[in-house]
Amino acid sequence: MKFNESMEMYLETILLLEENHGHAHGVDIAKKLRVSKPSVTKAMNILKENGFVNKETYGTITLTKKGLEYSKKIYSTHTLISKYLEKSLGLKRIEATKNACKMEHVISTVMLDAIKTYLESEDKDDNY
Amino acid sequence: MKFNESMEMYLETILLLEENHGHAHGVDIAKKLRVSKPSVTKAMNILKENGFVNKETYGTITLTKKGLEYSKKIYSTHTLISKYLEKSLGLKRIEATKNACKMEHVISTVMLDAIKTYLESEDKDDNY
DNA sequence: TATATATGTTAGGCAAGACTAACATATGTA
DNA sequence: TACATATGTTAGTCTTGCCTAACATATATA
Repeated sequence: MKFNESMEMYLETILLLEENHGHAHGVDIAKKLRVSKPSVTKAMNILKENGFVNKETYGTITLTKKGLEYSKKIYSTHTLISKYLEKSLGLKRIEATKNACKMEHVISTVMLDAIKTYLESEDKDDNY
Repeated sequence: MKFNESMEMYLETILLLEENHGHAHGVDIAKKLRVSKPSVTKAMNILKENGFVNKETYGTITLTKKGLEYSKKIYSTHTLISKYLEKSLGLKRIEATKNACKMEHVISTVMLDAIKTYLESEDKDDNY
């Protein structure tokens, strides 16, 4: 199961809301992503059908185990890319985040692995 | 005037075909981008309406000055990103190109400038 | 030059992902 | 507890970008 950018952004947003409040409200997702409430409803139904979120009609939204794994993976990718851009290009945090947010949906696993390696070796440098 | 990924890919493809054959045929664009002929026709009409290509009905396609500038800019971005990925992550050419092809449509101008700076300093290193 | 093949266009349709308007339900507070 | 407000859903629409089928034109060659 591989989602597109749109669904990945919904999942990532739910993850962040859960971490802050223990659960996600549709209206908060809508605000964060700057989409309408009906768009959130539709997306949540798709995520639910595919087993990524738990949700009753008119109820709050939580990630399933599967959904948690997936969204953590995306968020981890996001963080790694952001650090990579900061370190290799000297981008400011906000600029790195902005670009990472787009890149996280499109880069290959080979590139992601290379970023991990890059950051590990940079970490070593930091210890000198 | 800012195009989306789809139109940018059409423009980039036309540029490459023009460089190889002096002009682009719809059928070749379709093959390169793996889309149908009608999709190309539609895209070409949009590009023509916006002054990016010259084309008569049933005629061949060439870039206008505006179209040439735009597509060269995208292609240049593509090349810079690809080099950056090769140098900073050690990606192989084909892997770098694959990722650059996605990234070229989404990165910010600030990031692109940072890549240019990065590559310039790397060039200097090469001369030691 | 007549005809087969290659190329380009038109018409119509589909799916994704967004929207608004209207309606349904939940929640908090007087 | 009743009602106002907040939140969620349904229905219907729009745009983008793609598709296939059918048709139109151009090109090449017998």
